[in-house]
Amino acid sequence: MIQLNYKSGVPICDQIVNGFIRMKALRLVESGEQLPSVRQLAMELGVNPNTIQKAYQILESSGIIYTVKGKGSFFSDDEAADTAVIMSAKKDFRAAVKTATELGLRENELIEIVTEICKKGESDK
Amino acid sequence: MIQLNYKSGVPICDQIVNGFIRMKALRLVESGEQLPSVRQLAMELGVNPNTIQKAYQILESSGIIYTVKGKGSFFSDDEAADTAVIMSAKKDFRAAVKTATELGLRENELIEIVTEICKKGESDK
Amino acid sequence: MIQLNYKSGVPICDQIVNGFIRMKALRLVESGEQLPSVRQLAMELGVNPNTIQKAYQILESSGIIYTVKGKGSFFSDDEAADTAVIMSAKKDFRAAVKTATELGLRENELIEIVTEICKKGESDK
Amino acid sequence: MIQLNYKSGVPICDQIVNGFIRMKALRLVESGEQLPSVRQLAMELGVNPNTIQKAYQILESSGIIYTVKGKGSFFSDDEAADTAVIMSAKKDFRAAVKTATELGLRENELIEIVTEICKKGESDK
DNA sequence: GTGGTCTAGACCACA
DNA sequence: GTGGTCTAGACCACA
Repeated sequence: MIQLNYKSGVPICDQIVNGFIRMKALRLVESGEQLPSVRQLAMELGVNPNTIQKAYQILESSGIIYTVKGKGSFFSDDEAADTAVIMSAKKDFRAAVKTATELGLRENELIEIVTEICKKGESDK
Repeated sequence: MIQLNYKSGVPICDQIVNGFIRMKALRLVESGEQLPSVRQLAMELGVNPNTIQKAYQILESSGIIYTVKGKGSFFSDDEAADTAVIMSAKKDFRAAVKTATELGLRENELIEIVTEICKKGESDK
Repeated sequence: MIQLNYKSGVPICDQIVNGFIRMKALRLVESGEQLPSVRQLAMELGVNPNTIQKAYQILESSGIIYTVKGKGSFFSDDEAADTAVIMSAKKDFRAAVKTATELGLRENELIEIVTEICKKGESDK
Repeated sequence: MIQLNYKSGVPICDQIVNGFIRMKALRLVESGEQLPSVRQLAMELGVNPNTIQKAYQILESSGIIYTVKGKGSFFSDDEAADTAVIMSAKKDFRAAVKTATELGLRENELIEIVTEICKKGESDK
């Protein structure tokens, strides 16, 4: 489900959080669907359970998932939360584009980088 | 010259590095121009000289400035410096694209944002 | 693992960097193998952790190792790492050639020395 | 006579010392020939007189030049000194070749680098 | 536990 | 004066 990249420099916890956000945004999961348990996912990914725990807490406080004590964690159907995440990502990306253009990168160079990375992401699947 | 933002979470050293890259990219400095001395800039910005030192060494290893022991640091004048600035900007932008895709933004959405902002930049001129 | 020479005049940090590059080049370490932690190596070598930290960051920016926050540093396994080692060696050798020519050694003298030593290395095998 | 390269990272004083050694080794100057005065060379090179002074002292203590108070500095006809410098340069270069081969560089790569840098030095004249 | 950043301050080489 | 290296030690984020 989630591919960790240890060499990317991105904290593992963030990668897990982003992974679930992406699955939801791309409709790879349905609202109400249950997430793996903290312990199970920790084993699958070979990661400390504390790291998964932290990721779930971040997801819950963002409204992306909700947790029922004793039952598990589930993707929420809170569209507002999903939208907020996407809007935030877009805002960050807009800022990055603005910075890049200010530093002298041109439209075609930016688009080239976008397609290059998106193609690469495709082939990784 | 350089404005530090302590609340941003961006390391001071990185802010200084980015500040000089920006100055170079925007042609606010001339090639060969001397940078403030490590100690002087440290005093001006109210940070430890070691932090400035580290920033200058990063800039030097990127080829954006060069240092003469006992004399000071200077903005590079060869084409390599411009290339270094562009490479740095591209690297940052690649990271931004990766983050955006991780959060579920699709290629066409990213390209849309790029063209939107670039067009706007055009019409501002 | 790494022998420091305080009298050589070579900065400690550089000696550490070169030591790991050497270990990688000589295949004394496996790809993916973990390096000692910053603190541990600092204790072993009797130097300040900051010095080790700097060395590790130089190695990382060269692509020879990669670092996972909270986990540790590891030797890179992709081809990029080997390339980085070669590049580093070439850079050092270029500097040596420059110094030699500055001191009046001529091209044919340098080549003679190169072949002499390489032949000797061959016959040692 | 002497070309300074501020970007090379080599201390100016060393570059001057090496420059005179090279001139002598390549027979561009004769034994007994007078060197420019400290003040004159300082002006020509746009360098602090203290730096020239230091370079001359190093050259004198190596036996490459000798100084007559009130008259000036002259290239000595001490062949032993010249030889010693060359031998030292060769020894350093041998060590560099050995290190390079140990790090995985092959004979043809080393020769390529030697010719590349020597050709470049030629065209700089 | 791991690495990352920063301050404070000493001491060195170089110009 | 300039930059370069290093120690000592605090404090942070991450696993």
